[in-house]
Amino acid sequence: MSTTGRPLPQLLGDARRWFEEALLATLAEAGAAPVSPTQTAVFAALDEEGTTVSELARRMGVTRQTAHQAVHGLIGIGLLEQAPDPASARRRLIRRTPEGLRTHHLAERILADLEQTLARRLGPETVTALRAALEAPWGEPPGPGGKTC
Amino acid sequence: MSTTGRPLPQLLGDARRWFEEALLATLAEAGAAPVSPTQTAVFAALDEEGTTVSELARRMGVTRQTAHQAVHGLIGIGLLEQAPDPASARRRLIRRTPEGLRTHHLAERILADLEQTLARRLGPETVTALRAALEAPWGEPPGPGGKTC
DNA sequence: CCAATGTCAGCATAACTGACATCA
DNA sequence: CTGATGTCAGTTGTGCTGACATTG
Repeated sequence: MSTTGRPLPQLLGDARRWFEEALLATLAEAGAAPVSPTQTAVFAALDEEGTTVSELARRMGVTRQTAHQAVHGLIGIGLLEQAPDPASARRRLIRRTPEGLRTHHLAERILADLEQTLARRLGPETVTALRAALEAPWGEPPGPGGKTC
Repeated sequence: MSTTGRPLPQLLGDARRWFEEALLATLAEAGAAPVSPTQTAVFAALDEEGTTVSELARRMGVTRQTAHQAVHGLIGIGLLEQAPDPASARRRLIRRTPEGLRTHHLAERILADLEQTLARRLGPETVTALRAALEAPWGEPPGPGGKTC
């Protein structure tokens, strides 16, 4: 009973694309500025108080330069803004503009809708189980050490 | 009871990265030539009889040119080979070389191991539920039509 | 002639590394 | 001075569109 049906990474990628596609399409149809997947990740990494680019990069798991570029693009289309940090002159806090906040909330609503749509199609318990499995602590990916042998 | 904990696309992406990271690390440690995620997708789209590049592209959901490029790279490192199609001179069948076949089987084994590792960590039923949820027919991603309303 | 296939070339995007200025 | 931050530049990889030859 090998556990292999289709490779799990592929299934996970397809599922992610299902969400991304619907999110971007709905977002575009709502008149929001087109956002790249990376910029979506930026929004997911933001918080209410404002964050530095370096901190965003750490949360996103990319380099500062990459985060900087994505943030700069979002500033260019008016969804984010920079504000000086009162506590330190060398830091600049990244915050959402009012429009950025609206877009963010819209995106969250769309995602919640998608999840409910999925629940209708597959059954609520299936989606709940999916969430549970994905949110569980998977631990470190087994490196070259833990082997098949 | 909004269904939102963390955005599902992000969770799915993290899960996929967990697998990809471990797969590539183990593969690299086993001495296999470094393969890109796209090339992994090529292997997943292959079959035993041999396939044309165009057919691979359709299965992967990318353009012929992209598939061609990925295949060409794999040919260059000796994992794939081209063979003329006896049925049609303009088609060229893409097949795995013996080494490609070994690498493919190795990758499958690693993925199966990863899934079992996950089953040990999260419980078999969790992984089974994950698979079931991902393999279920999700249907079309709701486009701009199916809305919040 | 038309359609499908394989291929080559150029372009856009996104991530990275490298380098540098600023400030605690 | 050292370290962290923000920024600018260049480079690489990946996927795309465009174009063309070949073949059924």
